[in-house]
Amino acid sequence: MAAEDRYACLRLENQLCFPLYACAKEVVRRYRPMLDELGITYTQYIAMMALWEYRSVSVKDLGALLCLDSGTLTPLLKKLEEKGFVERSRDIKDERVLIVSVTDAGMELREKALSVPGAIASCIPLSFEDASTLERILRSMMADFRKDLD
Amino acid sequence: MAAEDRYACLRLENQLCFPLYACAKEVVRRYRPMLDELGITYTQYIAMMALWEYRSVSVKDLGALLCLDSGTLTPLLKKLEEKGFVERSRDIKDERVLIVSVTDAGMELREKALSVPGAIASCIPLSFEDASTLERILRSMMADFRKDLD
DNA sequence: GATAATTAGATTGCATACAATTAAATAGTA
DNA sequence: TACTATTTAATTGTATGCAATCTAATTATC
Repeated sequence: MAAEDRYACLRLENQLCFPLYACAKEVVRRYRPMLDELGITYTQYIAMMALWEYRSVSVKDLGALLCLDSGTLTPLLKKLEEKGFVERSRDIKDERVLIVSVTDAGMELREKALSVPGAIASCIPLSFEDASTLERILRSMMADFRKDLD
Repeated sequence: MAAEDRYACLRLENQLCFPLYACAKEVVRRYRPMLDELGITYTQYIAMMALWEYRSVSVKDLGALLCLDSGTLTPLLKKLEEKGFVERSRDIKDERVLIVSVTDAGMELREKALSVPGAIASCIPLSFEDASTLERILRSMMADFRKDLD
């Protein structure tokens, strides 16, 4: 009590952002063994998710989808290309744009990935109710963050 | 509809972990300008929080508090030492243990940091209610994660 | 007391993250 | 058309993160 209370807002246990930061890292860590079997990392996995869905996306659009910039995406996409899961080529209509497309091998990876979501769900300790509350809150945060960009 | 539904679980918009990952990064990004004024990064900030509270902690205990391993902490603590905010010394009773202690300059930094939590709260789009629900869920996840370590 | 097992940090290697800068291509405008 | 501004990736530099490995110190066991 007393004087020390002035610093209560700086205690780890009173932070909201710290558990957010720590949980996010722990979840990514739990993906690792499953994704190791696919030969990709978590960041590469979400990039593949976008590509499985859209097949062909520009680096810019991919960055907007994944909230990642070119400094992260450029080397990551080169690695996915080396592994044979994506192809990179310039847009003929606008040479500034680099189009990333999923390859056949990339689409085959999707089959192997089908078991990942279920496996992850079973090792993340959340009730159905909390999981959906969490998702609602985080998605609304993300939407507001995107608004801030104007 | 139809056949494509098989892959619904692999769509970005059906993920819970992705918004968790993206929100955590965005929040850290929003800390940056404020922490720049203190001359530290977010990870260094949470390390200082632990030190402001406990004054003196072993690297092992700090790792447990922050959910970080020595591969991350060793270089980070050396940077904090270079900046003059902490001191590192071996435990006399057990030379394997490295004790990290906050310096006077480190304690002075606490004063400057007092404004950070309020500033962050105002740029994170959450109602009071959602913030407390989010914190409850994330803390219960963290507690369960720690249990898994036995 | 010598040896084996364990523990605590440090180191290494790889993969992000991201701000800031650069380079190339395109669009806008006088 | 020439020139400027904007846009898109790539590059550079700094700071994590973390698995795996290594080293030194301590503990346990014989």
